[in-house]
Amino acid sequence: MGKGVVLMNIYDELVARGLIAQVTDEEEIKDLVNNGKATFYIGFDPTADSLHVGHFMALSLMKRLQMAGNKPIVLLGGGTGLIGDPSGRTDMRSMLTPEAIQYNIDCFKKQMERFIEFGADKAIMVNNADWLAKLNYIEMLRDVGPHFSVNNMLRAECYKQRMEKGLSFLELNYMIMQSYDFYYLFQYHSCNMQFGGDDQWSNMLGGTELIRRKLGKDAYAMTITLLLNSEGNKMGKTAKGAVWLDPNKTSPFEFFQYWRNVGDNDVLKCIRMLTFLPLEQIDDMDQWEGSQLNEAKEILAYELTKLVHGEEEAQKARTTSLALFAGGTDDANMPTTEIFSEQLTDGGIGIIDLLVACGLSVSKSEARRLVQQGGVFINDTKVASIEHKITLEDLKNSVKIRKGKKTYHRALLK
RNA sequence: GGAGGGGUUCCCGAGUGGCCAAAGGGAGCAGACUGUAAAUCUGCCGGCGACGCCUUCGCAGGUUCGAAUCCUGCCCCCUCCA
Repeated sequence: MGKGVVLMNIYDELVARGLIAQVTDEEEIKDLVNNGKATFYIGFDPTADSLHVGHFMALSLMKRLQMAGNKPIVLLGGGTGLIGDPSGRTDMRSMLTPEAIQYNIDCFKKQMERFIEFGADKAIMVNNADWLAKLNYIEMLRDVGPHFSVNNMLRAECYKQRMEKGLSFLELNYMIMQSYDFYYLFQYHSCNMQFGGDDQWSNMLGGTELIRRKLGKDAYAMTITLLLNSEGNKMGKTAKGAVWLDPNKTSPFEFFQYWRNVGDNDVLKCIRMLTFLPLEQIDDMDQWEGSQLNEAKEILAYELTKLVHGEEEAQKARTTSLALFAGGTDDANMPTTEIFSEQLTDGGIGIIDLLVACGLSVSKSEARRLVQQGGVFINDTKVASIEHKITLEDLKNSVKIRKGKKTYHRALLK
């Protein structure tokens, strides 16, 4: 990463990037992390079949620390996933079946291997189901139960939102399970630190506390800042859901576009927190204003797409983006839907059906509205009527559909 | 277990027999403006073969010409008492 610039220690770099939210003991953590003495873990609960941006941040942190000589442990929550973390939520998570959890874990593993180097002296991956699932209820209660104050637990920030809507005993136990994980890893994997999103703070403190009470030893915790936009909403979410790292769920092009479209006020923060660009370079961009920020957005989008999907995909996404929005010519990589000849009637397909077939509209009503409001273009020509038909010939060459200002799609005959 | 309150369209939240596909806000979508930004303004915002029809107000039944609104049973949540 650094190009012969002054080498900053990792802790200071994390601070400079705005990544650190809370730490239990700054001096001690600095010492461990800067000198490659940390063996740290980050937990990932398998709540979906793909990682998302929040996970990406955690993995990036892991990578940064790994590059600084520390040893990462990826903890997959095969056990905690069965319970469901209530932190910061207003409603209960839907309970996942063990099968779904296993499937999600497999998906996570594949994606993680692209970011983190696993191996004997590198990073290791563990699954907390391996020890949590075996626990005996009575033994467990007697073992760790006395060390948790329910009074304190209920006061924890992460449960605040749930005190009004209701918190089940199942979920209350999540903190104990996570604490137990840390306690376990501390003993069996010499894990002395836990990192995680800031919403995990209380859960993490539970672990350090348990280790101190049970073993009389110190362990440390550090949280990373949650990525919020200037309005205070979590980034990496769209109306349709999360921005996924799985290219089948969020294509590299869509992924690129998401970052290309962040608000002015959020670009630099994102570059600083999410990319591996040297801080000096980022500081220069800090002066940019107005439309110049578009350049920063392109850098952000390119860098992130490269990290997540590889250089080739990043370039393709950028080329397509430039073609679509900045007068370039190669728009080959826009999302494409193949139309089957069975879908044609009278040698063509109606614009309404086409919009639905391409997933640009969820219903025909919506598609009609789009056309009526003048928001649909075929090959850069506004569609004037909901009766408009796209002919077989057009489809053979493929047609470019534009919905609104920013959504492009291609349709061609299979 | 007892007493009270509550479950409404993506979210919040009005509605307590017909004027309700259901106020208002938010989110979202489209249009104008612009820099593929923000803010602002305008329109849309259950579905469909669409001046009509169908599905929706926790679930299942019932009363009624007619129910989100009334009755019965069930499920879930909150508060207080145990």
